[in-house]
Amino acid sequence: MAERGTARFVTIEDVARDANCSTATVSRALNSPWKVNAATRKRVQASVARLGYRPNVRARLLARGTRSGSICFLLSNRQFMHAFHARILQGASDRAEAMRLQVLFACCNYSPVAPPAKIDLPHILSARGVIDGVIVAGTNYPNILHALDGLGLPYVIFGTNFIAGDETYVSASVHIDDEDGGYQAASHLLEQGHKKVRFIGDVSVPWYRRRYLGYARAMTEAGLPCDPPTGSAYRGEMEMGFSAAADLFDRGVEFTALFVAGDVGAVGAVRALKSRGLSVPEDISVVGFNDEEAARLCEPPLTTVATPTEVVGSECVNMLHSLLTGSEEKIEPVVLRTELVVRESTRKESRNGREAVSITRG
Amino acid sequence: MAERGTARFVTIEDVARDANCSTATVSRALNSPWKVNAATRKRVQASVARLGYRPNVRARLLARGTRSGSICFLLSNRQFMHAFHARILQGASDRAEAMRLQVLFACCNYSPVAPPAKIDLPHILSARGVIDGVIVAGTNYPNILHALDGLGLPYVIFGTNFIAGDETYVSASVHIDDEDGGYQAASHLLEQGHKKVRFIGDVSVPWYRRRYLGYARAMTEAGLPCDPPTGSAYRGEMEMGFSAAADLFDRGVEFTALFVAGDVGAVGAVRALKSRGLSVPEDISVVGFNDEEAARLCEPPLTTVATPTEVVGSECVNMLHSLLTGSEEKIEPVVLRTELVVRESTRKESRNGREAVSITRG
DNA sequence: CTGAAAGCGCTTACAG
DNA sequence: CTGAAAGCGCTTACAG
Repeated sequence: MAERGTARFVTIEDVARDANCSTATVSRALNSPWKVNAATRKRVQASVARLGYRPNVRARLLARGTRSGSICFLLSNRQFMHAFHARILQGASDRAEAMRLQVLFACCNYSPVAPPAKIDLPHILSARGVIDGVIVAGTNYPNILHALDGLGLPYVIFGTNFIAGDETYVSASVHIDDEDGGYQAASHLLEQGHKKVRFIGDVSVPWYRRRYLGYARAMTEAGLPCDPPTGSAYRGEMEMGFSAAADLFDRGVEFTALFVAGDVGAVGAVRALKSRGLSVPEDISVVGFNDEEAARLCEPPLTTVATPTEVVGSECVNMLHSLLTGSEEKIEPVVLRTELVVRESTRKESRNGREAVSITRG
Repeated sequence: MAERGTARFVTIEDVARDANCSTATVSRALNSPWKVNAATRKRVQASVARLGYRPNVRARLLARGTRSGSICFLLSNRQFMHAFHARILQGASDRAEAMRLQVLFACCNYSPVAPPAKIDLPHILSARGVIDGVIVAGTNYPNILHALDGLGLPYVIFGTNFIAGDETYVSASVHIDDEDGGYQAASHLLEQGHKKVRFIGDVSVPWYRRRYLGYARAMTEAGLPCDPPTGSAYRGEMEMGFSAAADLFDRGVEFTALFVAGDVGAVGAVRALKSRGLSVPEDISVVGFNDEEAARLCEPPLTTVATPTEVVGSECVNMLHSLLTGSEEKIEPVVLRTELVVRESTRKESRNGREAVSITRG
């Protein structure tokens, strides 16, 4: 029917006719100009410009039999694309444009226990010749890697949100150094003189667990007791922070600072503290994680650990590219460092433990 | 070199050989099964499964000469993809997957006054045969449409963020009904008994202007004076809300309610009010716009006007699809309605004007 | 219902 | 440096 095809456009033959040479020469003038005589080249270029010729990518790829130049950004198991992944995508997209690669965006949901063959991948991945490789973002499990292997598609995973037994090692992966981030957060608090620092975060989730490990290391190095983590993300991040902080307070636990390993959770914690009559940072210091919008919207603005979100995206593209070109050095996981952003939710602590108690008990 | 081509994969010829028929028959068995005898079809299907044959999309498209099935989601003039556009993309992507379309993501920055030929479009758009059409999201100006016209690419624009003289009418566009949203926000406040309702928003920007118009209409219909808008987005949304609210208060302007036509601005306004010793909603009611994360993080959680963000994305895909298939009815702008979400930043107002004054003046 | 053949628009050895 | 020709892997009139 009224299909808008591409056939009616000007083809390489039109150019050849116009420039008075063969299509082979036109092709060479365009793809390997040094192989053609300057005068002919000029003529071809003029014809190309005059006719407005743009090569048909389909034919070119078919003839070349090479990579398509498109990579897929696959967002898995997300109800909704939060700003965090949006920024990763943005970073990937910018880098890709610079490398003249296209980024295809696709979503996908699957169960952690689904057999690889049963995972419902976007059909774009199973088509041949569309995509060269994929960036596996979102929250993922080992089974999707097997599904991808089955398709023969090279991939790079966003390792931070990859959930697997610790034995699974994927060399083509980009990670955020959560452990060090947790260490930085706790160290900041310790430097401010805090001694009773508690961790809030759901350690059943790997990224929270790593942040906890960093926190624990800092505490231990400082010769301080390292309390167990609290918090469950089951009912959402905000609720996690709120109820964990409220619970700590209500149970009479002593603390002068909180490291809530997620900004939205930290906002919840601040809110809980306020509801108990405490103020931040006067009574309690709070550090968040990620440097999301929530950190800036919070009252007071949150001291937090900024993660290099866009860089995650660009590094994924870089790595996928070396994977595709089979270039020199072997692929190894990239671990990106975080950076502490000091704002207004933390301050020096000079009271001793006893005073801290009386304050926390309100 | 070590280019990972597609040539080594199983082709239609392998299948034909295996199924003992011609490639034409294999093709038919796959694309128009009813045209082939049941027994042969079975045989072909078995071979396809056994060999793991997946058609090469490049060859197929070249042979068919039809659309590629890919559309481009173009994000213009955004430093960073905020959650708002991320959700539009998500909506588009979900709809596209359902329609078996791929969505390519690309960014682009250009000046409103750049001549169309000088706009640096992602090269994917100028390549032939990659993309069938584009969804023009982000903040855009008329010149990009001319650039797109020049490439012969069909497009649908996200009309809400399109900035042009009022004479520019683009039929293939999806809009949010800002005017009605503003009307709903103001009406809600009026129903609560507020009479001194002020508008904050930067009306040099079209979407704020439309929201102001809705507000003004509600005020006028209620026989109330409609004050001029205040606020400049120059230094950011948050700052806009903060300084406009602070200024209103400091100048002694009477008001019991504020409609801040953006959630982040509303958070700023709430903060300004608090800094002047007023509380929300006890002293002043505040309504925001968009129902962003900020609305839920705000203290108190903001009453706001929710915009159908994902639907914008899916409607864009729908419209682009009818554009591409040249289907039946003619394309007309789609206008999406907003919905008031009542939370805790608004409450009944029963004081009279005089009391209101004394309160707002602290 | 099925096959032989032409064609989609390019690229690239292979000869000159 | 340049051209004739084969080929990339499919699809689809055109004859049977």
